[in-house]
Amino acid sequence: MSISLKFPDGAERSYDDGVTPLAVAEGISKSLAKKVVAAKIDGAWWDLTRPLERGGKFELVTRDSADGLEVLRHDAAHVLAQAVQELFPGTQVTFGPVTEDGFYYDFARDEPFSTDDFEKIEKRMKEIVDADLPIVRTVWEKEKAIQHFKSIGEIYKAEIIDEVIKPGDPITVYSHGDKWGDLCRGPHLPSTGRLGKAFKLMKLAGAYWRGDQNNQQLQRIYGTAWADEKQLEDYLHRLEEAEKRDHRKLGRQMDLFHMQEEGRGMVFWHEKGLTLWRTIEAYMRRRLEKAGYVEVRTPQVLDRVFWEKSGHWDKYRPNMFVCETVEGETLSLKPMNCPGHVQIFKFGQKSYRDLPLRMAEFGACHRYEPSGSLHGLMRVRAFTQDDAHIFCREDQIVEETARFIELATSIHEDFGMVRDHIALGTRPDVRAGADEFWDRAERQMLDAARAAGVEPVIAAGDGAFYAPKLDFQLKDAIGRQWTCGTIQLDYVLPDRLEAEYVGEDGAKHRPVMLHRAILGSLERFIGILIENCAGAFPLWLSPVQVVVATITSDADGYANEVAAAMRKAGLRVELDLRNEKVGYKIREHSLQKTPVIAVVGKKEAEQRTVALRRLGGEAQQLMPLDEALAILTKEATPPDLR
RNA sequence: GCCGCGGUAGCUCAGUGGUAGAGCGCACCCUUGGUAAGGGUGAGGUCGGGAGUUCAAUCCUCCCCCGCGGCACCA
Repeated sequence: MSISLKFPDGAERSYDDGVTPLAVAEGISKSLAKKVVAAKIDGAWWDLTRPLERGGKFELVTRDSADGLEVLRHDAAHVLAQAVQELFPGTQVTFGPVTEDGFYYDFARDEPFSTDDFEKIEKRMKEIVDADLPIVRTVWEKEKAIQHFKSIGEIYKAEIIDEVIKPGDPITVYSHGDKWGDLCRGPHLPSTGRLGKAFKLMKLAGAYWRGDQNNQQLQRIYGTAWADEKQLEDYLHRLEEAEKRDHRKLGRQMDLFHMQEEGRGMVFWHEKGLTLWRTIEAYMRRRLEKAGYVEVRTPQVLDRVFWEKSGHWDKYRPNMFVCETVEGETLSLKPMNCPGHVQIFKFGQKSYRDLPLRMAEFGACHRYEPSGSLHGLMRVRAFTQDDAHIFCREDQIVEETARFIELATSIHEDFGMVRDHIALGTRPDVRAGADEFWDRAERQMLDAARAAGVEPVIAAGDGAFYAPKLDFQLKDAIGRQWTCGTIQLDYVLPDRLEAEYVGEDGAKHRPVMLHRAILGSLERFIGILIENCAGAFPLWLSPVQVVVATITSDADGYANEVAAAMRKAGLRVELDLRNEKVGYKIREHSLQKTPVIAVVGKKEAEQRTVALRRLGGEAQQLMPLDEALAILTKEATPPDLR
């Protein structure tokens, strides 16, 4: 018998039945056989040493491909598990998948691991690689497998097989020589030697068994693994680079803000940080006004009774900052702006002619977030949302949503953020409302996205419990994704708080509410902006736009004139008259990420010119002061005013 | 909230069972220098907080607080 394999380049060749992918690779070239880690037959994974059972579309997966890396990392996880079990007898294995940059493995062990153990574990892993143990795949029957894992004390594995694998489905176990084996779907390398040594253990963390807080806490060891040493080094270098853009670090270095322990999750905005904030806020106000929004402001603290009516007291209480007065009232800081906006909507009568009513607020909210979730500006307890609620009729939902998508897209672009995709969060398992409602609501969101020329990616089950939503996924300069901007449909709150408008028919109707934000929170968005540009803000956003630096004190008088002229032209300017060398001043302001340094010395003073030096460049642009003013003010104009 | 790691000068970090150091920054002095660090001098610390062991604790033990990395959470 022979089988026919169809290769990606279109070639088709026949082989003897039972040939292994490794043998096929060897038949093609020696170097290919060296690089190959697994195969795919009609898209399904196949181990290199497992005899092929049928022909079809055939692909050899090499270690430097994305698929190949996945195989390597999976093997790295197994080698890690073997090393750990050999070094720490009594440790149980649970689950060890591949991640974006590497892998992890969750272990159950009474004593804690320490990062000090990493060296020892890595050493043993390398010994296992050197031993080049053959990796053997065996197929088990469910009951037998459960018994086997129970008998060797691996209760977690037994539980997975028992609960996750359907009766009759084959169970595969991969063994490293006769020393070690693990339940696994595969595929795996033919032997441990093929893994190579471009791996490193990275960090240690707690994790819950099957991701559930009520379950036992396991110890997770994270690692990274690559096709070769060079790739590993590049990766470690990328991590260092990412660390340099950490907004917490830059925030301190650039004197933008700070946080301290008496106010966990709360931000002290310094002058420069607040300048950034105000620039963004002013820009947003202009954009919202042009887009037909009205701006309001609602109380910071409201009576418990109010939150009971809105439903928050019931559902959101653990996250609310609640306080009591000497007179015995119970109040709460607002965790959200929506109920407040409904009050403004309800004040007086609304007609269908008032709809859609787009009500915006830079709403300062407080939420008691779990201590372990706090993270710089990204996750805080006091934050300001660029919030708005659009009150409209049901037949206006699609148009309003489409308009919002266009507005948000344009704003994100103005901030230099690139969109990856828009996600449509559909009905979650636990939800309010009948299926017909969800069918309609999801349809409306989808239609709206398409009306705005966007095909959303479906995020099944990610909707709010009362309605579907669209989330904007942005991608920053180093490829990380952030959710900025969301629009959620809400039929529940208007009903609960009895919002009404008078329709064309003279009868009272319930409006629909669209909750929406474009930046999310100002705090978080500023954090993202900082990391996106590594602190080097575009001129219009930069807290300090120009530093006028003198060469010698001869130029002090002229430097003052230059700075004054720039300020008059609306630029944010600092003056550096210190008795230091220019080189020193250049270095210091460059490290502060000042976009433009205007150097003035005797020559400039005589000619009434300035020498501009841009951040990141070494060239000097010598030009008359008037010309510099014209160029810089033009460049510093916010994008919506250009 | 849970697990692991950490907390020493304004910042970044070294260090020791006998109460402490560097670089940068800061102050003062000298230097007026043409595009990424000119030189000198000096000030600055409850070694996160509390308790314990010890003749003696920044160091060892325990508790707490905070930070960092994950997990869980994030209508």
